[in-house]
Amino acid sequence: MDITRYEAMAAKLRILGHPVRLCIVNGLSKKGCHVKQICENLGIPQPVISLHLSKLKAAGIVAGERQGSCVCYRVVDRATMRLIEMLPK
Amino acid sequence: MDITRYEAMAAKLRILGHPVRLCIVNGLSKKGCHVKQICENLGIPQPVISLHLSKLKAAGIVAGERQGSCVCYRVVDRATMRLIEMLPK
DNA sequence: GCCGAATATTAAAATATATAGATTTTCGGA
DNA sequence: TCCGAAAATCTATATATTTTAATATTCGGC
Repeated sequence: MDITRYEAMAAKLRILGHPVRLCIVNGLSKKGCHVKQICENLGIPQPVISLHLSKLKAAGIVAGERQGSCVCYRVVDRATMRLIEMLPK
Repeated sequence: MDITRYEAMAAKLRILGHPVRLCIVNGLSKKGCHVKQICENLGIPQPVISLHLSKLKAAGIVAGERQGSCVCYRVVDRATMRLIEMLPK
């Protein structure tokens, strides 16, 4: 059995396997959101949120679009969307 | 927004976010399997497999049943089963 | 009760990840 | 062009996780 076939999916699950990131992704799956607003919603400092967003982006889970002085993030990964829909309400 | 609500799910995703564990769970989702056979299938030393199995068990994802001198493991978590079904073939 | 096979546990070292704080970059408006 | 808001990056430190190897436990058969 070829374990390397599971690397990519495992990496994605590991990125989602952090409460703050999971919460961010869950929020973004409903609608796009600015970084500042995410920080305020969660009560977490901006550099911490930006770091999590950069990891989510590197994993191809979210993407950010600049809108003037703000950046709007949203979920761009289909598989992640389906996974989020499975979450208990 | 309450981040602690995401702790449990994140922990489960993190446990699945390891290529060896994901591979083990994928195999076990098809049918139960003895530890020795898992080791041979993957070409990974037994203590390593046992450690991964113990984490999966602690997370409530798999359970082991003793059958004579062997232990047969299988997936017992519904949500994980559904997640595995989403994996690319 | 003893032996060997199957499984589990432990300890130590290496690696990866998270957190907190300071700094930097990017952009819009005065 | 200069300033302030928004976001990204960097650095150092703390914490978790993984790996490897050795050791311990459990069970069936002699």
